[in-house]
Amino acid sequence: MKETKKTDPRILRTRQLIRDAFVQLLQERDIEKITVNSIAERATINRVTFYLHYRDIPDMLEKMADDMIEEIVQALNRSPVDDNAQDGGYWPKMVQFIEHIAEHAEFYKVILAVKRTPIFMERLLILVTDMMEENLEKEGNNSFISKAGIPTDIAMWYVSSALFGTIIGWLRNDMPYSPHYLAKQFYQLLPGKGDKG
Amino acid sequence: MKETKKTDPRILRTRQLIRDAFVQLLQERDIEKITVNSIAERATINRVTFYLHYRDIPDMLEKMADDMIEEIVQALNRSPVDDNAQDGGYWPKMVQFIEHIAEHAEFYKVILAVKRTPIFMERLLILVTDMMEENLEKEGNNSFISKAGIPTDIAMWYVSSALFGTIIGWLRNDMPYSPHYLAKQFYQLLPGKGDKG
DNA sequence: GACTAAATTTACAATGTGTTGTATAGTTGA
DNA sequence: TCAACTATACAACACATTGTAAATTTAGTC
Repeated sequence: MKETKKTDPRILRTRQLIRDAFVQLLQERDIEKITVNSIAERATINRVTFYLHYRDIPDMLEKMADDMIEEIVQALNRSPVDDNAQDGGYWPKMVQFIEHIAEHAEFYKVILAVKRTPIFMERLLILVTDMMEENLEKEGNNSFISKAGIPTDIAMWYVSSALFGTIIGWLRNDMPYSPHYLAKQFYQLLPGKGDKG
Repeated sequence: MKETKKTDPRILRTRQLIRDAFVQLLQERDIEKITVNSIAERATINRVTFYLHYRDIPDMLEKMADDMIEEIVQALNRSPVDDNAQDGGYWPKMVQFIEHIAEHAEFYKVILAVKRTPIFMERLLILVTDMMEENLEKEGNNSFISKAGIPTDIAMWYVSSALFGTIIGWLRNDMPYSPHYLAKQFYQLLPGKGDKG
């Protein structure tokens, strides 16, 4: 996945055309109705060209999901802010994450909110779970979850899906709050954060 | 949807066969790979018989989702327990809901956890949101969310997806906790429930 | 400017889809 | 009881999509 080296611009161009075409089509119809034919047509490439890049549509979705995760990881590693400074009731990595989503809102809205596309949902939930797990470990035995004796697995199912679902709801409603504000509200809703504020 | 009257038993039989076949197939392969052919074969009915009940596979999913919601609503209305008695940190309707899912675990596990089937996810999230909304309204201005000044929409995205995701995680791990216990833990994790216990 | 990789064009076999026409079993009412 | 109607089941066909295989043109790299 190290595409830092010079890739043939024709390949990048074609992949971008396919990706844009896919996002467009997914806004218009359900994913089962998206054919290789329609993608090629919309992307103004030959249908055979599609097969030069992807085995079939499921393969395309998988590779696009790989790219998506890769891009998020890069965005989170860019300008590594102090992740311990939980100023004002939220943490910087969270804001960065939500900001990245906001920057690619059209893409994320259609794959997560308008049409729940399983592969993307799956991959993103794993990433979000890792994020929340990392945060919980940092709190250690001082966390509310620890003190309340709630099984860690239950707590993880809870907080990661809460974050994921909050972002989806926010996207579905065309992001009526700033990433910063959303992160702050989310932080306050977290278990045990009630009295601390 | 009032199927209380006598429906031709052959229809019920055929629908049940189709439903079972679908669940089986979804355990084995991705939904895009499930054809009308394969369903008919597995259900030991003629392929055309399928079309007498459903227009195509998307239509089948939609109708199955309708049935699912209908069945949950019926289960929740059966033996109307006192919904105000929030004894021990959870509410009865929640337990009933989780118990219903446990009773049909094979079905729910495959459509929600093993394969995230959008139509079912969508419909169930709406139902779960209604449940949580009803509960929040009951708390009124005394709720933590009210007092903390968190926008209601954000709070709803948060709590409903938290419940939904918790149940999915629980199903995915083959229900390692009792419905009653899970409901209790979930209740404790809710915003502002930290100090009350 | 020559070499090479990418994209296009055309063609074709295979599969899944959904329709049409028809047969059989079950239900209803005179 | 019988005839008409309805519901269920079956066989065969037309159609679109898929996946792949050539040969050719286009564009980027060195």
